[in-house]
Amino acid sequence: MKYIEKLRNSGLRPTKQRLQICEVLFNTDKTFHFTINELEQKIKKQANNKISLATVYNTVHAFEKKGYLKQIPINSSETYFDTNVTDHHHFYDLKEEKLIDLENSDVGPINILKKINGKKIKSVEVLVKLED
Amino acid sequence: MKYIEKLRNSGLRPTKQRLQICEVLFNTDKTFHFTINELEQKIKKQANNKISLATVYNTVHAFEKKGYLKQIPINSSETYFDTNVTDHHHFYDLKEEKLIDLENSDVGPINILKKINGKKIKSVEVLVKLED
DNA sequence: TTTGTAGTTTATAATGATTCTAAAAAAGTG
DNA sequence: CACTTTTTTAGAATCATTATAAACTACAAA
Ligand SMILES: [Mn+2]
Ligand SMILES: [Mn+2]
Ligand SMILES: [Zn+2]
Ligand SMILES: [Zn+2]
Repeated sequence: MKYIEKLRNSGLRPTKQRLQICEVLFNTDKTFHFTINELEQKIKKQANNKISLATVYNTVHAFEKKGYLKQIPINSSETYFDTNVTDHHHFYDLKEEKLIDLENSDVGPINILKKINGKKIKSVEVLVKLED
Repeated sequence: MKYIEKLRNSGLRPTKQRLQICEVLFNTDKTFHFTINELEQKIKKQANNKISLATVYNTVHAFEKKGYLKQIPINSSETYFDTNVTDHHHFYDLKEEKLIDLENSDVGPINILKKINGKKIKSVEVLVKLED
């Protein structure tokens, strides 16, 4: 298994559940944007066994803390996560409730001129809302 | 009262509660970023009577629907609203959990090059996260 | 004014995503 | 194997938000 090392190196034991979630999340080139419930659905399909909801939450939070996932700020009833942990921009399709990555070249450099005393910029992200 | 007309024109009856919330929200030049609970606190201070939590929710949602308030996408346990309903950008101070408006001139024009078939851009907003 | 009606407020209950709990299971160590 | 630590899990708890339904209010027609 290719994720065993990754987990071990992060101080996470490579359990059956975590490896299975790794497969769902990371075994693709494409960025995966998801809610906890969407992830749960995908796990159910991709395997016969089911992982308890608490474990899905635990794992997603553990992966987020280790830097393998990030939360995307969207006003939705559910929290969105992203397998692309780089600083990047999004389309948000309001009807489909789906996120789509934007390349930095699709947006161009953003130069924040205003400064706040004693504060550093941690991230700069653009959210482009789409309607029909 | 200066808000009676505004409410009537929107098809909202100018009730005591709504007028009081208008005073708190709009009786200032400054943009006001708030959560429902922060608004409730401010109402309590600014007047003797208290408005029920359900009415605060109802009113904020009514004002949002009429275009007097907008929701700001932030991953927080509470939803943030903004009296500045124009398309604009924000600092988000992660420690203080406070939003700060950015002028468009502080960010510069953003040109989204990517297009999605059949979708129109509704808004383009930048969120700049600040840390110490 | 009085009366009728639709709109509004309110306390309270319900909902639903997320977090907590604590016991059982699994992993790591030697 | 024996032992410790971590993880999983079902279910309970939490908490922001929404729904409910009864009382109240704005408003205008009679
Ligand atoms: Mn969804
Ligand atoms: Mn706050
Ligand atoms: Zn993304
Ligand atoms: Zn603002």
